[in-house]
Amino acid sequence: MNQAHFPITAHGVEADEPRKSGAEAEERVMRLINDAIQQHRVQPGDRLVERELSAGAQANRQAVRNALARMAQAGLVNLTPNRGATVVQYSPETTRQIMHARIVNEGAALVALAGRLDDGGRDRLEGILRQEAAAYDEGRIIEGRHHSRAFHAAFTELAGNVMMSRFVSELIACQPLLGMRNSGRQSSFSGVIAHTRTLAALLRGDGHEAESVNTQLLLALEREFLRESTADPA
Amino acid sequence: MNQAHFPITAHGVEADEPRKSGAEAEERVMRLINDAIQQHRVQPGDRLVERELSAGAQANRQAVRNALARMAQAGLVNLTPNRGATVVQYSPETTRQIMHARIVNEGAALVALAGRLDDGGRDRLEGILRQEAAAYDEGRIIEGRHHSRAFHAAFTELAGNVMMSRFVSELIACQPLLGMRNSGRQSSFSGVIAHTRTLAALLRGDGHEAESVNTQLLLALEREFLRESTADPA
DNA sequence: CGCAAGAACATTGTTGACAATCTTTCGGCG
DNA sequence: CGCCGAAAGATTGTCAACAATGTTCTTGCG
Repeated sequence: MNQAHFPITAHGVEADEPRKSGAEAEERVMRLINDAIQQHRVQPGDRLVERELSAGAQANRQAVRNALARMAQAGLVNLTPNRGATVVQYSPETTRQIMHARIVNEGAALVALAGRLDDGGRDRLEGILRQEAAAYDEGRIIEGRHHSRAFHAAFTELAGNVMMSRFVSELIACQPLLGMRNSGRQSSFSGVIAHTRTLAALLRGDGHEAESVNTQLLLALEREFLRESTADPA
Repeated sequence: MNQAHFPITAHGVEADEPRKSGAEAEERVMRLINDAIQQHRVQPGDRLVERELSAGAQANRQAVRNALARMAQAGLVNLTPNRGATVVQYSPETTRQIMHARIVNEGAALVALAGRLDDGGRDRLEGILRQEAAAYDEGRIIEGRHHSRAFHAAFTELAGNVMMSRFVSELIACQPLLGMRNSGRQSSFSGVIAHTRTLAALLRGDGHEAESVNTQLLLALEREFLRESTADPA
């Protein structure tokens, strides 16, 4: 696979930061990799070399190692002994499984949340939705996607089940790796309309409608991902 | 909390094994802790000292560290900076959340599995169920519980969704920590009857009946856990 | 020219020592 | 007698050197 001539170097980073270690450095490494994935600067299959990450995130190698272990457990990275870490490459079947897991758990969250969404929660969801719509309107697709994921993560978290929230967050985190074969053209798929309908149903207290809308959205997303991965231009 | 005068030492272990490192040692450490939890040799809140685990599992300290990190991410262990690891202590609310997450995901697995359970899967579930029933009949409660968890893990795995299977496995893994306040008396709660009905419904292709039975079982288990944790004899 | 064996290189895995932090103990003071 | 504070001890966190493994390049042979 791709050899990782690393585009992973912080772009506008200030010179010689104190190279802090510990949990902070771990977070930095994970952010570095996640950002690189979301901005399509690394592709599934690319190797993630410890030394490069260490330099790129101003972190100790041990911190890099810990971060990679965590991301491997979260399913974002493939870690094979003595051969290091690579970005995972999801098969169509795994794509379907991820989306089904999301349908089930996000659906349960929406049903649980309907009717007991307080003002704070409503404001939060409306805020994210507004940012998402604005980003898509102005053509900032990647940022729009980010807000879209935040919307799903937010209503799941608001439902109050910590376990399911963590799980869904993990599933959402691997979304940038699902639709990735279309190197050139950016699919302009947007969930703004569905999100608006979901939020309206939530406020109305109609959990099943919210779940249904969300399920349809996720199924459409799944079709999009699978279409992208079969129509490989290379 | 309890100070961990460690009962964590392998009982019938042979002298001076080569103290292997790496993934193998990590597995050993996790087994050591899991066994200690399941056999009630450590309680929620107990500290897990790296040096003791290192000695008990014939493992390097780094391996212990990695194992603890993984178990922390899985939610079995609480890891606070500079103060080490403790066995997690679930609140009643978290107990409810865990059981609800299991209800949702195991239910989805049962619905997906119904009707397309092949002979191999049926044999596997029947085998586990037989072992479970035998263990309870002969009064080996802890082993019975083990097989019971294996049953839930097995039908979830057979459903074929790797993500949901991993998640449910994690949830099941923290079950020994839920019903734990009743130091002395062992609750003889058994899921054998419910499991039998679940399996029958599966073979019949009636996924919703299987889901319903399983949900009722998990709710009963939840009540059992909550009853145990409120009725504290100390 | 193709291919295989081996050396040179690159990368990951492991180990032990040291530093930072927390906990306990002991002594002094009010 | 109780309490505050400092030292001693225990435990975790960090680091860099070393070992083991994998990869690539070169070289010699068929």
